[in-house]
Amino acid sequence: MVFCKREQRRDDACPIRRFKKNGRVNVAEREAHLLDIAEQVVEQYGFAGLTMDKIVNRCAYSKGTVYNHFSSKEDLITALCIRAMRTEMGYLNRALAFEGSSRERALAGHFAYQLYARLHPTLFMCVLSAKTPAVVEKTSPARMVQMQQLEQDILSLSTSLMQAAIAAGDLTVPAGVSPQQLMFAHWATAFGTSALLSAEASSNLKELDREQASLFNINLLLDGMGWRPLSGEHDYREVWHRIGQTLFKQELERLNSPQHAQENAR
Amino acid sequence: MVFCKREQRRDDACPIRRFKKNGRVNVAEREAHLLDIAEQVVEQYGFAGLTMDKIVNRCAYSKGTVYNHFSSKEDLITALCIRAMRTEMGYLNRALAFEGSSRERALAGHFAYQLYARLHPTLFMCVLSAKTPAVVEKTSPARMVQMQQLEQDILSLSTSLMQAAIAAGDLTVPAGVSPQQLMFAHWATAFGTSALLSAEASSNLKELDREQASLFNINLLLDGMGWRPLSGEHDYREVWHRIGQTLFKQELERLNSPQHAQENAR
DNA sequence: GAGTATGATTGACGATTCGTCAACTTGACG
DNA sequence: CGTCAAGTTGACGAATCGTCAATCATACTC
Repeated sequence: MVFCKREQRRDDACPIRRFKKNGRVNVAEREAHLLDIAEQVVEQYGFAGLTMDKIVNRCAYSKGTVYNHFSSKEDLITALCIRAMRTEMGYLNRALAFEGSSRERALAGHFAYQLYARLHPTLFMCVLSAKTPAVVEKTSPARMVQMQQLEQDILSLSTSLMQAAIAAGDLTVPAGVSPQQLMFAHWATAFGTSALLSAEASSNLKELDREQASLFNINLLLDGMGWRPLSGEHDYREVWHRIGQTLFKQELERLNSPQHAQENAR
Repeated sequence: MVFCKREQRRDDACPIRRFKKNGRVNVAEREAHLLDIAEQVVEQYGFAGLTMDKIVNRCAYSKGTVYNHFSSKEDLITALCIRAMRTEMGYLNRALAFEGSSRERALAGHFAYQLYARLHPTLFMCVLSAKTPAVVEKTSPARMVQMQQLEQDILSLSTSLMQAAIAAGDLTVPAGVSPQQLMFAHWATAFGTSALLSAEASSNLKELDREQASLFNINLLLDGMGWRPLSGEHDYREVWHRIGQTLFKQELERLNSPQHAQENAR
């Protein structure tokens, strides 16, 4: 209420207009800008304080134009979720570059996922929110399929890691088990772990070593699959650490900097 | 829109009044009744269609009284989440009665969780929603601690299962690993699996054997922990089936009856 | 049994927020 | 310059939220 005077204007409403230049305005670019603003608003006011009016007042466009991009507030949240998943996929792609055994590379994938969840807590919360019925019910069908497509892409990307492991003989799929089944186990573990770590930021996880929880859970899963070398035969904590240092040094520094802690406080 | 005419009244507002009888009205009972109504409304209109006015119109109390119970719509959703967790705990308690090895009993616990998620999809969605920031932010502090307390209770209950396994020598906790860490792995796996199975009802899980997915994921986890007897040494599909037949026969029948399918359609 | 204090209950109401749409603006084209 | 399609606008109606001054039921006092 104290900050951001721009909220108050009502009569001095902004006369700036951005009509199509060079024959056509870049729709995707504008949508990205609107999502930037949405993120800022959430950052500042929380999800409960996210309103379309706040977004309209902060951008150079009118309500009608904003609604031209997003059919409803929930549609916008799903759009944020899609942005989150794109970000996630970016990290995931970088993880693929890690050199090592198949299991180490899988670990790199999970490292990427977990890092993204910690680095962009707001975006990750969008993914959680977008799985909520209240949001799903009001999301436009078009965006819904877009999200499912992207999810599918991420799953394929991860599946390729697993296929490589099978080909290399590090992982054996038991008879009667589909690769989908294995993939789903990965997904469920990664999602469950990150979701709970984010959502239960306070409360019931006080005595948990959050830093290691992801690695621990993933290792249990991979051991359960018999993905060699097993965690008893190899020091995966060292690998986990090395993944961070090799692929995500900058991001980890940002995560540990006091500045980032400040950004995410309150 | 066609159903439930009671929605429309406005002038003929209900004059029924339920003042305290015998000196004191039963607050808890009334709250339960309001939650019943809330569930019905969600069932009928979806989460997006849940409004306080609909609830007020369906009960014998005024808006003010309803708001005396729930400080906001989100507070009510969290209350539904608490109800969901109570239900869950009920199933869990029944699961404890299963006779068998420690791992079989743990499996019974997971069976209970998974069954509850499938049997009460709406309630389970409340749990998902209640982890969402938009809801958390508007939930009353009192109810928040109530939920955390209940969550804690459920965790303790589950931990007792694990402790028994350790005592029996079926499960060995590696050096440097806390029981909390193991418990969290259970929680994350169970939550992740059920949440994705519920939320991705359509879309990206088409080719998955949903029936067996829970058991499969849990078995991977338990094998990873080295919880004996391992799944290679024992037919846990049979056990899974037996758990259902022994402890939850009625519920399973209800789940498979065409009537239930109808209830949950559209 | 009349009077009164207490606390629960009520529903009309102000405030927000959502999403729409008729009117308007712009640039392209003939 | 007139016209047209496409894009933009913001005032507005509708829906919903949450509040609160007035009202009512009960218990208690005298």
